[in-house]
Amino acid sequence: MHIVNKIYQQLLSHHGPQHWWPGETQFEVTIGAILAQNVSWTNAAKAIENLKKNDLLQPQKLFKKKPEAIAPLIKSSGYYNQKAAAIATFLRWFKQYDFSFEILQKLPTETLREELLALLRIGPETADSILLYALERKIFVVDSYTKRIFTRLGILTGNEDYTAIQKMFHQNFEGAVHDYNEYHALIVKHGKDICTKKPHCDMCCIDNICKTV
DNA sequence: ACCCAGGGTCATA
DNA sequence: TATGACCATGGG
Repeated sequence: MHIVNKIYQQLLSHHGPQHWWPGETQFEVTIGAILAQNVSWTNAAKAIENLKKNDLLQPQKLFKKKPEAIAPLIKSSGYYNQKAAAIATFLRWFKQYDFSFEILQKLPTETLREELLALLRIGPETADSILLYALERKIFVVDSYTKRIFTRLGILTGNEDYTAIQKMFHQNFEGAVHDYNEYHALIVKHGKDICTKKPHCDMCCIDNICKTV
């Protein structure tokens, strides 16, 4: 049994299920993944609510809007010009699949991942968030919390890139899609509450290993 | 006033 | 390949 499985269990018992992603539809989750880039979830959520309020949280309707029209609606999420362009680019791609998640589901995960990564401002974390949380593929989402927590635990050196970290989890974590979902959410929760950016880690719940690092 | 938040891209050395 | 600059709002 690899250590990453044990850590998952400990995070789960300490923090409880996080129930991500809070989106009501696959499209909402996908747009949320873009809007949440490097910004607090509350800021992203406001932008989503604003789109919903304007009845634009549907691919066919949002596709008709120019980026300049989308930008002011998502102001609260920050980087609104870039994110508006990213959304427009995604929709242009999604149109090829008839704006249908049913059709997307027929494609293999690797194909989807490559196509998402080719889109404007969809990097590895956003692509993997869409794959896991919107399309329910068994993909581990790596983020800065993952790197910090597992480096402090001594499981990573801190020099690994995104791909190497993801590979480590894919090779060792024995969980179903639901567990991949919870694991990432639990890491975010743990990174915000306990294993914070500050160079100490009070009241650590993971084997008491990262107490003082 | 500063730091941080569910990143990605591009120019430079 | 590895930093640094830039994008930008809102809460602590």
